[in-house]
Amino acid sequence: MSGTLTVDGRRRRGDRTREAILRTAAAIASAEGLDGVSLGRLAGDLGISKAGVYAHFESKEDLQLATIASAQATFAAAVVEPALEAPPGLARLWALCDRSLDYLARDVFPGGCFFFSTGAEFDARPGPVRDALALARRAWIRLYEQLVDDARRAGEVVTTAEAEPRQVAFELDALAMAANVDRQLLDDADAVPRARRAMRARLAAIATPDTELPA
Amino acid sequence: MSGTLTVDGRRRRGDRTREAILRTAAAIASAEGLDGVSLGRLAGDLGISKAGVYAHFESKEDLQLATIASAQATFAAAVVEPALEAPPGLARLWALCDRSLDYLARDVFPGGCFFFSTGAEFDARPGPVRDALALARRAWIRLYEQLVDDARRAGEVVTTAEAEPRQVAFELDALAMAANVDRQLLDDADAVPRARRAMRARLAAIATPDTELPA
DNA sequence: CCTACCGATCGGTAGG
DNA sequence: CCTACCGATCGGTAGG
Repeated sequence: MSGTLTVDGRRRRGDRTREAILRTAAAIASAEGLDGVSLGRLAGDLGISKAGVYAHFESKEDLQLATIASAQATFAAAVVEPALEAPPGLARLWALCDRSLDYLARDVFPGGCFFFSTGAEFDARPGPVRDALALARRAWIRLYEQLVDDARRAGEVVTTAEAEPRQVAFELDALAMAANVDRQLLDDADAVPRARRAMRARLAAIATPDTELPA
Repeated sequence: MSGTLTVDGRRRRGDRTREAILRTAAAIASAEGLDGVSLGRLAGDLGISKAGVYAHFESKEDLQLATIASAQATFAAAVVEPALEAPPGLARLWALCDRSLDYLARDVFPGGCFFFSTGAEFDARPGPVRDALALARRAWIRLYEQLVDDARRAGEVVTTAEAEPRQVAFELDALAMAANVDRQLLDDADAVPRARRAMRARLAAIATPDTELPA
């Protein structure tokens, strides 16, 4: 029994270290890109050795893919899961917009949106890292589309061409990305409010006459 | 006189080499970032030695700043200058939107918009490179604002809050950035048409009743 | 046999 | 523009 406890204790400690590595890696990547996440940099930030970092991963690419998965979990907990607690329909669609802007304003990642920074970094580099980032983006856009479609079925969003789910998803996401750019590159504190205003106007324009936009 | 000719000949040859280096550097940076522009990489692509590249610049940072200036000239020739040939007012504002999307669709830079890629790369790294990229972005947004303001003064755009120049500039630019992301990361050929549709809808919404949107 | 590291060093390449 | 290099740091691995 004491042997089992020791093994479990070691495994738990190892998992905690791995999670700490991935949180640090995602934070660095948001500011300096996944290329900025070197074993030496991680080791320095975490106060352990390079080998101590590397022992948790099979390769640099494995570390990069695990960092993306960790950032997806962080994003889901900060944005997607809270938004899905809102009542279905236009309220839930607005909640997703609102949470995505809060995620930027709260600096969940120190360098802005992890997926924006790393997507821009890898969008022209074929390989598993780019594939994982493309998959994450498609899932994000698809979630937006789904919520628009749900709101249409619920009769809270019009069924005109300008309210087509793919088009609305594209435009709402575009506004959040521009907020990220202006906030990060221009240090513009008005960027997030500006995006919020535009999102609310877009939702108001596609809401059916008897549907009120939540605060 | 032959001495002068020789010097001039050398200078001209040197300038051509320098321009070729900067065009290549901007192309690489659009796809792999400015960090991907190493002296060895440039030398290999151009068929010269690393020292032959470095001879044209005082430092790596000097090369990066010269690459940004070169990309600005390319962007001005591809987007800004042609747009400014359109008649003032809403037509010129639309021309700027249209040219910015054409610039993406034509792959003027092989890795998508140079300023998007490098802006995302440097937005969290203080220094002269970030400052130059922030200045370029502010000038771009200001040009959009100016054209919206001109169209308002000409009576072709309403003066409501939703047509406020800074807000309109933010939204039109956001759509072009999202088109760049979906085109580059998702290989989505519909991204540019989708942005064009949204831009036209936005302009139609702020145009005064008697103003027609150019084709 | 296992894990979670350490200090040191491998072959290569970066900017200069 | 060339060859010939430097200090450092890269991803990755050795024995303890």
